[in-house]
Amino acid sequence: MIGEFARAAGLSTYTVRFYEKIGLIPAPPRDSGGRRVYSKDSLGWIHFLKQLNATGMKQADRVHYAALRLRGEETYRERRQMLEAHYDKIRADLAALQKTSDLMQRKISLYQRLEAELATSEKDTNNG
Amino acid sequence: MIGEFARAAGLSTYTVRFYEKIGLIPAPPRDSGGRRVYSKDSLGWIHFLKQLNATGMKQADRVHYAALRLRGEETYRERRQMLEAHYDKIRADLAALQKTSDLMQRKISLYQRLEAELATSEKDTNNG
DNA sequence: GCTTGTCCTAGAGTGCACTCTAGCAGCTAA
DNA sequence: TTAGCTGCTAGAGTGCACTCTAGGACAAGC
Repeated sequence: MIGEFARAAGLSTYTVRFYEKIGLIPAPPRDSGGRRVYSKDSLGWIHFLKQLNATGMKQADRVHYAALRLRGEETYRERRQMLEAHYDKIRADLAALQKTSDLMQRKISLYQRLEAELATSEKDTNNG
Repeated sequence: MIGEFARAAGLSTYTVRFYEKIGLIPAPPRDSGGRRVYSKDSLGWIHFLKQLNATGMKQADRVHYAALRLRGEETYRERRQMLEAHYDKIRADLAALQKTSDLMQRKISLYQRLEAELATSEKDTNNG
C-alpha cells in the first residue's frame, strides 16, 4: 500500500514514512496486517506540500501548516497568514531570480563575443 | 584583513576561509605576518558567486566554474556552456515559482472567503 | 607587561531533509 | 515450501554547506 502511494506521490517509501513521523502527512488507517492504507485524496495534499517545499518553505513551517490543517475551521486565519508570508517570500525570490536570469543572459552574450574575438585573433595568428 | 573583507562581502570569516579552502575564491597574497591581504576587486566575484548560490547552483559546480575562471581564455566556451545550463535551470525555476505564486493567491482568496463565511455563520448563531 | 582584538591552522560540530540498514513478518506464485 | 516481494519498526548514516572550537601568534593601547 505504501509503495503504490509513494509511487503515485513521486516520493520514496522512506520519505512517506518520514513525513508521517514528523507530522507532515496524517497517519493513515491500517489494514489487518498493520499496513498503511492510503486514500487517493491525500495525493492533492502531497502535491501542495511539494510545491511549498520546492519554493523554499521550511520543514518546520510545513509541519506547522499541516497541524493547523488538521484542526479545521478555527485555523483558517492563521493558515491564510502563513500563505501570505510565503507569497511575499515567493515574490521576492521571483525578483531575485529574474535579476540573475538577466545577468546570465548578459554574461552569455559577453562570452559569445569573447569566443568570437578569440577565434578571430587565432585566425590572424595563423595568417600572420 | 579577512575580517574587513568578509564584512564587505557579507560573509563570515569562517565562510571566506572555507570558500578559499574548497577553491571558490583564489588564495590571496599574505602580509609579513601570514595574514591574507584582499584586493577590493574580489568583491565582484563574491557577489556573482552569491547570485549563483542564491539561484541554486551546486557548490561543486561553482567550484568548477571558479577553476575554469582561473585558467583564462581557453575556458570561455565551457564557462558559457555552464552559464547556459544555469540559465535554463533559472527559467524553469521561474516558471515553477510563478505557478506556485498563482496558487498562493488563489488559496489566500479562498481562505478570505472561508473566514468571511465563518464570521457570517457565527453572527447568525449569535442572533439565532 | 598585560589585556584586547584580530589573525592563523586543523579538524570537529551543526542543521536540514532525507535515506538507508537491520531484523523481522505476511502474502503469493512456482 | 521456499524464494521473492512488500510491509513493519527503531535507529543509524548521508550529503550539503557551512559554522565553530581549540590552541596558538602577533600588534596596539593602557
